[in-house]
Amino acid sequence: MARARKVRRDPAAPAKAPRRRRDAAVARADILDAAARRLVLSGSSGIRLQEVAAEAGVSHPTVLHHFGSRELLVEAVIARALEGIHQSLVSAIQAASALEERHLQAMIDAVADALGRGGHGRVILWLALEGHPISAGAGLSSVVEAAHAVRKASCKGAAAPREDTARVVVLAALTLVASSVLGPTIFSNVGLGGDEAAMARFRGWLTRVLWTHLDDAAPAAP
Amino acid sequence: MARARKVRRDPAAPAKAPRRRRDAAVARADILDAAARRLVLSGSSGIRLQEVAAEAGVSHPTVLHHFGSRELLVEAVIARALEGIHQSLVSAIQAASALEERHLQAMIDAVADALGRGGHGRVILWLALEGHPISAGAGLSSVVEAAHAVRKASCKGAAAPREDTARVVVLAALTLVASSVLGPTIFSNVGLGGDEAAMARFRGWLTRVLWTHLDDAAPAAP
DNA sequence: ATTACTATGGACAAGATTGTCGATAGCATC
DNA sequence: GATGCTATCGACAATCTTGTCCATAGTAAT
Repeated sequence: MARARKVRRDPAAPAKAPRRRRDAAVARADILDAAARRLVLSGSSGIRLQEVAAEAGVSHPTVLHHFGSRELLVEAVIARALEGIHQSLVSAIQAASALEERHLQAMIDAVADALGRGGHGRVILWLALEGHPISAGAGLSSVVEAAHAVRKASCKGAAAPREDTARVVVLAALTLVASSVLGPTIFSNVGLGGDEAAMARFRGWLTRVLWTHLDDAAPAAP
Repeated sequence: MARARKVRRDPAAPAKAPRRRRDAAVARADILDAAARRLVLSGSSGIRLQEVAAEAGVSHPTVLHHFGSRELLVEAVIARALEGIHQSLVSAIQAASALEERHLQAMIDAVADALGRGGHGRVILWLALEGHPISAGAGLSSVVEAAHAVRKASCKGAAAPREDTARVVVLAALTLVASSVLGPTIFSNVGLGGDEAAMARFRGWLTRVLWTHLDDAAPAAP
């Protein structure tokens, strides 16, 4: 009975790569990096252990060893991605402190870049579509507070209600997130050209529209 | 050899439901309906033959019989969904012919409703994220043309370049599509309330912003 | 009734995917 | 060098998913 399995190395084996042993933390980070790329590309439901493992340079049981299950890996990579998105957006926004048009322009460009680079916009939409709660959006509330405080202290529609500022922020957020995913398609579709320059011009135009509104904002009808 | 398999009915079988035979066109439609629901919910990559078959009330070989392969089923359901989205948006837009603010308001509300009902906004974003070409957006070009023609004929920024009108349309499109998916999340996040009434108020605000811009549109700096 | 056509589903096959188990290999410490 | 810890991986198992094959069951025409 059964001691048949002999795991001795086959001498004709094709030159096994020597087993590389990382520190556990490093291995986890490498695996999370690979999983994050899959998250951007295919969403959380598109994460496959085999692919993640291959991209991280390990075997798939190693991934399970470090994360316990696919589900826990997905949770971990989503949590890290949301944290990264939050950091990225905060630093992109807080670079513009004063309320001048060029600062608004810089902020919008920085946010658009943050959403584009690293596929943060894609991740936000993947997660929203897949039904995951998106806690990173909580940062928007602080953005609204900061923007409204500066607005009241300045002469730019100081009488406008907080709701108006919130809506300006929401409009910018929705536009930039959507633009990061279907910007090129839509832009080239209406004859604006789908390249980065066209999107930059659109952001400049958006900045002027929002800036003008911040000026005008007389508390109009409901 | 091998004629062993005898498919004779087991007399103890649990009350087989009588086999129901649809017309081929009806069966295809039923299956496409089920697949379309899966498309809205999980995207094209989330379509499973078993689930679609069960939801359509057939077995999965029947689905393959009518569509040949999963890939062809996915192509068919995407094509039908894009066609439906196109029709839905066209009828929502062409209801507003003249250029008055209440017409713009009605148009924006109708488009938002079309994107929300039936999950058209979700489908657009699923397909964009999954990398499928979205031909339905081609309708935007005609929207731009129509809007710009009306604009030139009226007194609303008649001197504005076509680019400006195109950007207004793009801004509305991006905002409404994004709003259909992550509207509730974002709105409640900034304290505007995530219910339908809040989103309706936002659309009213958006209408005024766009309308004001259409007035102001002096051809400003780049 | 008989025949022809085809929509339908049960059983099976092949591959993909997640998860388990045990052996091995790298590294630190003694 | 010997020992202990554990990161790593090969092999296997269980389940899911797609696709094939074929017998069966409706339906219409003869």
